[in-house]
Amino acid sequence: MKRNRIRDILSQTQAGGIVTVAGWARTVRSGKGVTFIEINDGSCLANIQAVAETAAHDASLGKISTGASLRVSGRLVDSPGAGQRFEIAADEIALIGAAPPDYPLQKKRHSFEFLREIAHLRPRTNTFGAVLRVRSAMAQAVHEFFRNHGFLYIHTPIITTSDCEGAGEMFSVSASGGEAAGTAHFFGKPAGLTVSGQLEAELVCMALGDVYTFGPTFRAENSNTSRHLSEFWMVEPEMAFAGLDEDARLAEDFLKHLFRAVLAECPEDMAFFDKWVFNGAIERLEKIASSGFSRVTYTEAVGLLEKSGEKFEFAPAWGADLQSEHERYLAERVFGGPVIVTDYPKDIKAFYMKLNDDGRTVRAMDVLVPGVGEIIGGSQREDDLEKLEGRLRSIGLDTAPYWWYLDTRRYGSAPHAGFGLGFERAVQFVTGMQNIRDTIPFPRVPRHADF
RNA sequence: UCCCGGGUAGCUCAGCCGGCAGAGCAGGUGGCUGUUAACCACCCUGUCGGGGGUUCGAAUCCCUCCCCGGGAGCCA
Repeated sequence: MKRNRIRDILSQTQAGGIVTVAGWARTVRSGKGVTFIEINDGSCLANIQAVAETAAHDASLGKISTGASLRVSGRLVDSPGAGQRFEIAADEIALIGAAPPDYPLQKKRHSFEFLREIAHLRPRTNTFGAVLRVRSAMAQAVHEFFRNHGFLYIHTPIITTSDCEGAGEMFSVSASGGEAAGTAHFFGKPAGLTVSGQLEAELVCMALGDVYTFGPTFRAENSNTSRHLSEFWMVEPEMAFAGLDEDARLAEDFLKHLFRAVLAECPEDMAFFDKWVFNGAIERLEKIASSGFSRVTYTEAVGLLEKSGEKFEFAPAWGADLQSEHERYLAERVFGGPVIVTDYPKDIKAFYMKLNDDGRTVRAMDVLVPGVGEIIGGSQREDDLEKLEGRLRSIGLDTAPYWWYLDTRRYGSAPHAGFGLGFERAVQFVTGMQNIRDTIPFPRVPRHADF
């Protein structure tokens, strides 16, 4: 079906010509003489208004209600009414799919909680259309950034038999039908869905230099919060011959690139979020895109928290993990923007992180942003075989299952570093959406995997 | 998983110190109008989350389970 996208029509400099649009009616206002139909086709936030002389059309015009799909052809003219620049003087209106009166989406505002229950229809709302357009722009920008920086895009496994990644509880994978159903383990040993592509990315990094993954990630944690999903998308770059400083710089440049890309490509959607979802969303992104991220070491951060005079539920103490309230205080009150906290005590971080010379901290970093908290976690990796084996043993892990991982330290080891970005958390930060479940079309969280 | 707050019409919510279940919006009908969250009039809409208990009587009080939201933990 030949059609003109509303986005293209509205970007024209002047009226004129015959256009055909196809989309869904957002609202219909009908009178004796004329009927106004606002159509949205998802190509942009704005609707286009079609005006029909009621008498000139058949009975199907009366069946066009909110939610119906239709096609309209007519002249694109300057609108005499306020509120829109162009409109379509409809010559032909074809109802394609009627929406009966029980169509759940009303013209007025719905709660996000309700929309989550009808996630199959919520892409048809202003907010979710905008979220999905921004999300798409950000995903494209991820690839654009790494391509521009010479990183190779690699695909790491979704199914894994290494339960040793330590990043969280795994979902198990087994055969449920066919001749394999009866076997104890389809893959010969227990298998699960990946909780991180990092370990495999490190392997390829030790050959191709600079690589990244961008794929689905699964955590079987019983987390019920506004910033956790059971299935989420993670971006994980890994750089060879690089340390924590380069890692932090990459993280900062990367985030700024994403923010600039959204500002440039989705100004209309961002204006919508700024007005209806989070006041100041645009200014916040512009400010961050043009200024440096703050940097502190963990030790300095704990010091800042201790002398802040702030009453925390949990008193900050060196050696303890930063609580959510501490992270929020740092990003929102102390630095008023993104802050990179580095060099955490080794006992509260993963085994693979590079030990500092002080013997008690590791080359780790967390990027904290206002409102969301931790958006990136990364580190320089331990590239010394003996130290890595020592770390594994000291936390009571057997080194044998890690033979392939340790081999990269055994043969031609090199310093390398990387991080993981929670893609939905980035979408959350950009749009100001409060709940991460509203940043992905069909969220998977404990008790919910519908649609 | 823990701590709070909730669950009443299709949606958003009021009613909650026990006494006839309500409003706005949506929907239907009619009217009116180059309208724009259109407007006006009328009409329709209920397992008051489920179960149990107290009571002459429970949406309202008690117990319990389920579900939702916010916060915490885990993390990205």
